[in-house]
Amino acid sequence: MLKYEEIAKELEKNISQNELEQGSKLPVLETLMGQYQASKSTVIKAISLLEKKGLVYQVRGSGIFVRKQKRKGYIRFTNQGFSGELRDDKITAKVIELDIRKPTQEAAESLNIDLDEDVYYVKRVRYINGQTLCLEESYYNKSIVTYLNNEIATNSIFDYISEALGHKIGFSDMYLHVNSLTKVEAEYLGLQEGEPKLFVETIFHLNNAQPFDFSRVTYNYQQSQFFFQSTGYSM
Amino acid sequence: MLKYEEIAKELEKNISQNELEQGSKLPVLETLMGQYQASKSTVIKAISLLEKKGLVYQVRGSGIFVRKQKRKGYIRFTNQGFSGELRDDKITAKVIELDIRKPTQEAAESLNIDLDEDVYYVKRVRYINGQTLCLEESYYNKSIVTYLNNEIATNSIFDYISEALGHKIGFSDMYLHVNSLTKVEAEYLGLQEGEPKLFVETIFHLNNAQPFDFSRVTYNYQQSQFFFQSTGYSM
DNA sequence: CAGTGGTCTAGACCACATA
DNA sequence: ATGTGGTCTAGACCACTGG
Repeated sequence: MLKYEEIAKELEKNISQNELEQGSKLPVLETLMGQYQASKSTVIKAISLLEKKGLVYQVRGSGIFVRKQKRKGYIRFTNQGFSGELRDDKITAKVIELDIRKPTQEAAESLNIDLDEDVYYVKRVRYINGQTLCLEESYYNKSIVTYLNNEIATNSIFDYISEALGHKIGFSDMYLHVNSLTKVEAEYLGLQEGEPKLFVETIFHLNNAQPFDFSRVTYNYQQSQFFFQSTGYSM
Repeated sequence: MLKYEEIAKELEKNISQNELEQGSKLPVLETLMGQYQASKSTVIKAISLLEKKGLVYQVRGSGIFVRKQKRKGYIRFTNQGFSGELRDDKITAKVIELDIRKPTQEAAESLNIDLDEDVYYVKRVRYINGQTLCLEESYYNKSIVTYLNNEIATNSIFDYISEALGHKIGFSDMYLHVNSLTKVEAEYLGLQEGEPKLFVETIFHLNNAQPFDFSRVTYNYQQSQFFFQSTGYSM
C-alpha cells in the first residue's frame, strides 16, 4: 500500500472514529507532515484522495474541513459506480440463468467481439436487505472470464475475476435511462408493469482497456435512492 | 491559469483535433516534459486531470491512451453534476415563477437557515434543442444571492452568481430518485401523468461550505439519457 | 501581513507491462 | 531486460483567507 493511501486511510479512520462534524477543521499540513513523516506533496495527495471521495473539502488559505452526508438511507454512487460501494449493505443475489452462449448484437459491439464468439450469460436478481434491488443481465467475454459457476455468480463475480483469475479491473462506461417496467421485469422485481425503472447499461474494461463485461441492470425504483457528491465547479 | 491546467487543455485540444481513436497512445512522459517545458510531476498532474475527466486512461509500465465515448446523444454526467456540461447543447429556460418567499421546511434544512429567513424561489422549465428537458424549482439563500430577476433566471443563474456576485461555487450533494410524474409535473413537461421521471435534489455549496442553493429537478425521461464514466476500481 | 494550502521543480527510486 | 508510468522528497515560491 502506498504511503499516501496509508495516510488517507488513517485520516479517514480518525474522522469516523472521532465523529467529526461537517466543518470540523483538520490539523494543518505541517502537523500532518510531522505526524506521518511525509513530505508536503504526499500529504496533499492523500488529502486530494479524500476530497475525491467526498470526505473533506479544501479551502485555500484557510484549511481542510470535514464534509458529511446529510441524508441517510441512500446508496452511494461513486466514481467506481454503485457496485463498488454496495458491499456495506447486505447484498445477496439469486441466479436465474447462467450459460455459455453467443452474444446479442449489442453485447458483441460493447464487448468488441464477433457474433460467433462465446460469452458467459448471467441473469440475476439482487437483493438489498431482503428487498429486490435490481434485475441484472451480464455478458462476460469468455476468452477473458474463462470460467463461471452458480456459486461464484451468487457471490461477487468481480471479486472472483480480480482475485481468482488475476485480472485487473479498470474503468467503465455507464449509460443511464429512466423508463417503464415491462411485464417480465416487473415480475422479477415484485412490482407492477408500467411502474418506473432506472435502467443502467455498463461496459466494464480491464486495466488495459479491453472490455470484459457488458451488463444491463434494471433497478427497483423503490430501492433506488442514490447519493452523489460532486467536487469543485471549474470552467 | 495553472501550468498543469494549461498542459491538460493543450493535450485535450490535440486529442480532439487529431480525432484520436480509443486506444491511441500519447507521447511518452519525457517527450511531453520537453514539449511543455515542465517537470515530470506537473505533466503527470495534467494527465491525471484528463483521466478524471474520462479522456484518457493510464497503464503503468505501458503508456497513456485515449478513451472515447461509444454512444452518442447522451448527456454527460460529471463530477460537476449535469449542469456544468449542458453548455454544449442548446439549453434554454422559461421562467414560470420568481419571487422572494419563506423556505419550506426541507429547503430551510438544506440551506441551513431559519424558516423565517428570505429565499429567492425560482421555478423554470428548461429545454434542450427545443424539447422539454426538466422542471426545476430552486431556493436561493437571499443573504448570499442578494438579487435575481427574470432575465438572469432565463440565462445561467450560476454564471451570474460567480461572475456578477463574485461568489466561488464549491461542492454539491445530489440525491437521485426514480418515480412517477404527478399531473402538474406532466403538464409542464408535456407528458402524461404516471409516466416515469428522474427526480434529483441538489444542495449547492460555496467554496467555504455554506449552502446557497437547494434545487428540486424533475427530468423528462425521454430526454434523460445520461452517460457516466467511472475511473479505476480500487478496494 | 501572518497563516495556510497549492504549484512546481529536479532527481532518486520503485512498480508494472511487454517482449 | 528495457521502457514507461508513478511515488516520494526537500525546498522555493505563489495564492488565497481572514483578522
